[in-house]
Amino acid sequence: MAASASAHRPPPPPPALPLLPSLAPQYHHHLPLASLHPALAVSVASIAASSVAASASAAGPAPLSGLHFIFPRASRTLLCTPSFSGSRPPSSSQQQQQQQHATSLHPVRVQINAAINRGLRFEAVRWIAYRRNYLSITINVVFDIPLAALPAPLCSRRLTVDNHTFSVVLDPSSSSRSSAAAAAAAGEQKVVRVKFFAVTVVAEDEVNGRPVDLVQHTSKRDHGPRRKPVIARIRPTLGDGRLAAAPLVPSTHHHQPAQALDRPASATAEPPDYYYSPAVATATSSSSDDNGQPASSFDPVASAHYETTAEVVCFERIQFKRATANNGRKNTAQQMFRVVTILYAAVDESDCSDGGPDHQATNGNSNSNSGGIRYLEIQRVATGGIMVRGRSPGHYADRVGGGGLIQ
DNA sequence: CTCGACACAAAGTC
DNA sequence: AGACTTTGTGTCGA
Repeated sequence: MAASASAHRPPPPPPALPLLPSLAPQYHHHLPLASLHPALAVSVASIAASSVAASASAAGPAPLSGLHFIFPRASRTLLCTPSFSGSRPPSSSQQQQQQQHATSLHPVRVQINAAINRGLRFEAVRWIAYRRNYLSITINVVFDIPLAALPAPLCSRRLTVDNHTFSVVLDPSSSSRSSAAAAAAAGEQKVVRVKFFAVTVVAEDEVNGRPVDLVQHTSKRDHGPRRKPVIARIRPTLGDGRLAAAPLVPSTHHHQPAQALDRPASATAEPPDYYYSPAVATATSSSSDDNGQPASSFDPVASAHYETTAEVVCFERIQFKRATANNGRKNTAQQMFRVVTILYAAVDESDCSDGGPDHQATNGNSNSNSGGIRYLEIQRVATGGIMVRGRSPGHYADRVGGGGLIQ
């Protein structure tokens, strides 16, 4: 216990590591949520009401296209220690106070907002992608901090995630989410401090969950390298305390297993004791240069360490590596893929040496725990099924609707 | 039938 | 206006 009580000093920014610019996710700094793509500004509740197009919502006009991620699944309980007022990270004396208060860990509600803003069309009853066309996936993450973890009296000063020290519960003995939360509440589990958060995108077969490769192109497309999407560092925003009010009901035209709709155990508490704060972007980027010189090598893990930390990450030029099976065939089962966005908490490898084999990043980056960092999955959200066509739109034009692509 | 590669063209950007 | 870039997609061979 109290492993997270150690003084939390944000690590100094490591030296910049050049990335292949077009493979690096794009980061959006200092963007209020209202200025984002409408798809991002739609709450989970309204998304669940209509995943096809968020109709009249407070977020503004419905996007012309855009597939939202509406099936959240929590993997681990995220906790935070009480924060101390101020807009800066805690001083050493404050860290001592935090140590004293470290026994009071509070569950944090997590919401991943993600949408595919390009590369899909909705045809008849399902989303359709073309293997060779680009997808653009935009992500941000919102945390709700319990009031009990906030400074008292609550001042009007804007708080950010930097005001808090986050920890994650290690659960080496069981993969059960609910039991993990219960054990954490009982103080029986090891709690590890989070160094930073990161997201990635993966894809899988909708039915059996088997991984489906995604690739990310550079602007040179066929003439540049193709890589798996990286694990991209992200800085969550503070939410408005209303996450629990969003009923995560399945949309009417999806047949999702109820298990995929599991909610974080910490989100079952009564909602009113969560802090309200406008989710205003306060990214602490050290660079906004997305067009640097190409690097001679590419290390997705290192990129998670060295990339700037922004509150909105956009994965551009993503493609499915293969198409779904049996597209358009009669009397055969139509295979469907889904895209999954995963939020990781990055922790010191040494802190979780007994953490078990499941504490690996699962986007296929085999060295996800190298460099002393291990990525623990906190939560993931998935789209509904997507049919991925492998041939040109013209090939399908006279079968099930017209070809072409809505953007 | 899928997939990678090459090629062409439309649309966007400078 | 023209050159260049980006992206969609037609086609072909493995």
